[in-house]
Amino acid sequence: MLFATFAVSICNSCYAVYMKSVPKPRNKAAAKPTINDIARLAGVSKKTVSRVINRSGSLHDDTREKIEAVIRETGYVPNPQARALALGRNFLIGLVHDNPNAQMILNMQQGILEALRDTDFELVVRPVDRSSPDMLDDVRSFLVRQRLYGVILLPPISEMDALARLCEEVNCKYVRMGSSVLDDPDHMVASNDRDAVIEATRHLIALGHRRIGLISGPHGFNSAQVRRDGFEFALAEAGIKLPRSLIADGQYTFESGIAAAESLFDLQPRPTAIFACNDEMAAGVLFAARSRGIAVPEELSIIGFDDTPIAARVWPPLTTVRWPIVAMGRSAALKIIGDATSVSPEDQEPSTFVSTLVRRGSVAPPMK
Amino acid sequence: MLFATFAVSICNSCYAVYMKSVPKPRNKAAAKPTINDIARLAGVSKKTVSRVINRSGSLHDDTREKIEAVIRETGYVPNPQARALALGRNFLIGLVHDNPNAQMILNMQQGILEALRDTDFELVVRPVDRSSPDMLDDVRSFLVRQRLYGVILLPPISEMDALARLCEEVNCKYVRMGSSVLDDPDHMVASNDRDAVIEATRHLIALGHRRIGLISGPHGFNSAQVRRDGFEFALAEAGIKLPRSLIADGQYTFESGIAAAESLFDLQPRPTAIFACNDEMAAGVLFAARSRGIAVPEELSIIGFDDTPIAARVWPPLTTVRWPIVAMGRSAALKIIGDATSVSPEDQEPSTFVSTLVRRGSVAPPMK
DNA sequence: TTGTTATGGGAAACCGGTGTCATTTGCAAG
DNA sequence: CTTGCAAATGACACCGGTTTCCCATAACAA
Repeated sequence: MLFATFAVSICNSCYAVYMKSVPKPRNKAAAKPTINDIARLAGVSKKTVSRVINRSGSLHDDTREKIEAVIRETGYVPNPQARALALGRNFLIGLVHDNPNAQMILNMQQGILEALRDTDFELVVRPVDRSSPDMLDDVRSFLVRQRLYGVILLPPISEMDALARLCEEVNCKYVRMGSSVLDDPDHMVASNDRDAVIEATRHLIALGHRRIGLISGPHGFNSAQVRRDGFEFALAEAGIKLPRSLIADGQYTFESGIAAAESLFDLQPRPTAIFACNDEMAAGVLFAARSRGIAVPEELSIIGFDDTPIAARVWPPLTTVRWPIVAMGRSAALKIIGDATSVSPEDQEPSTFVSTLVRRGSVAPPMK
Repeated sequence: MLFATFAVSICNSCYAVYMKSVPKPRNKAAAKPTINDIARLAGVSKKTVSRVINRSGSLHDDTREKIEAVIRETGYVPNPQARALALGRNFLIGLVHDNPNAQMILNMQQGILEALRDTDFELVVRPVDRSSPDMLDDVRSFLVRQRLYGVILLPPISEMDALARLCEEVNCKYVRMGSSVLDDPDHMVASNDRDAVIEATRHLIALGHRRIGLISGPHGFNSAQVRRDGFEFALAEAGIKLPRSLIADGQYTFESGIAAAESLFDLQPRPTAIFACNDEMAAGVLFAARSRGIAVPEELSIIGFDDTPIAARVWPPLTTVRWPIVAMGRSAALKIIGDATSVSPEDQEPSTFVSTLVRRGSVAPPMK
């Protein structure tokens, strides 16, 4: 109740000044042709023009061609606002995220926008605060008010089932990005993190490492769990025991990586290699090693995850796991707008992508 | 005849697919109250409700209060699509950029979104390709079609006057972000890069450096020019000659930083310090120094610019110049929506922000 | 008391599309 | 030559606001 009042009052103040500040929209200067103009020029009704635009109903070829010619000549483009009003659905795709890695968000945006290019869709970004109790209401009003066509949920909040339910409830298409299979392929795009982690861990083992530390992601994150599982599986597979002390908790942040590394460095004997569940933390490990004078990779091998730009910019450059974020973003967008653009919905966009190990300079065999 | 029939049947099948794929918009499930509902409940006409919402016209206090009460009870929120149609102007802010630093874009988005939070505005992102001849047309159709309320231009394309003219032409508010004073304060938000560079250079000089290399930004970039100017000014001020060989061209990328550093390292004698015009290139210098075995900061001091996350994550962490991107983004957004939200437009948002030197570990006095 | 303004408030058109439904047209079968 | 049926098309209401214009009422001056 209170919340509603607040919202309304805010809106009112917006509207108020809007009136006094915004120039009159009645601007005949750049008069764009409307559907009525096209109808008149083509000698048909607006509805018929609408049919051409939407490829709906059935029309005579002659009629269609004539109307298409007029549209081409006049450079007519349908008014998105009017369509949004009539359809009760906007041509906007929302990107909802909760402040994970900046580079990841931007790469994702890039992929989504590649898919949206040359369509009528636009991308609207919406960062939210997972820890806020109003988060769900916030997203709900975002979806409902803007009548979003669809929404893409980024990890880690993509793992919240409540959000998916919310989308279904308000009849908004959605795709959840994630690092594992969450549900049906229509609503998810994921990568095979587990396999990639197994590959990375095997790589360390093959080089002779036996005391390998893990810096995990925060509890409750699906991606953190999956990566940890892969790590433990690979060790078990090789018959290597993993004492609890070799697992340090991280928060996916650079600082938490430093702290976790410090705790691992205090062990006797020290691990000869560390797998960090993302690059930020791996960079923290490297940073901590430097400040302790531990040589990398001679005395310590490090593997990260994500292949963010920082992985290639530190010294030595980090061996890490790359997942195709841009391609995944593109796929997610196509899953949402696919119906509206493709003629053959049979061509399903892929739902799972392959992560690969990128070998750089932060890994070497352990010293004798 | 047969052919025609065939063609039509093909088309029809397309239509059929289209029809079945787009969900019917008629969804009464989440029926939001409309202005008509409010009018009926309050026993007045739509127009009177509209007057309350817009605070336009004059109306009796009793009437207003009754309507406001109904609005509060029902939680009514005006439909943005209908308003956009009627007003001929959307409540969307565009962010147009051309692939500069990812972190910068994201920080900018953060600042803008902070300003847009709790307003009716949404942020729509639009990356463009500066090198494409269609760029201007692309932006134009973006602005016109979506009837954007306003647009924020990020550097480097914010330096293009043609874009600003375009915005004026299509009657779209705009703010140009930049590193120098471009034009009137209503349409720009900038930082005092030159002063900051001078401060940074003085810092090196004060420590005793005399052979200081510069890695410039790409030609044609205002920011690159301004930073170089500041650097040269500080040297001249101290009576230090700057041979052309100490200036290496960079492209604001990590790789170009490495290449430029290599060329500077080949000089005899080697510079004892390098100022790189952004952090990416400074990270490249550090990377190149490591691979040559040059100790930083003992044998080489490095200063970067931007204070992106990477500056704090490499070893040693980079001394750099921080400009308040988030605050600048917020200010830019407020400049655009300010009229619509603030009751006192006299409170001008600041147009220039102060960049400051952040001292970290990559700078030391030169060796004897 | 009457004429003249202000002022609050409503009816209807409009913004530019889309949905529903009825109507016309074309063509094959009866 | 109808009849029948499907394709092709149009008339019109509608989406949810805003604007224009006009009226009714109350306040004020003469």
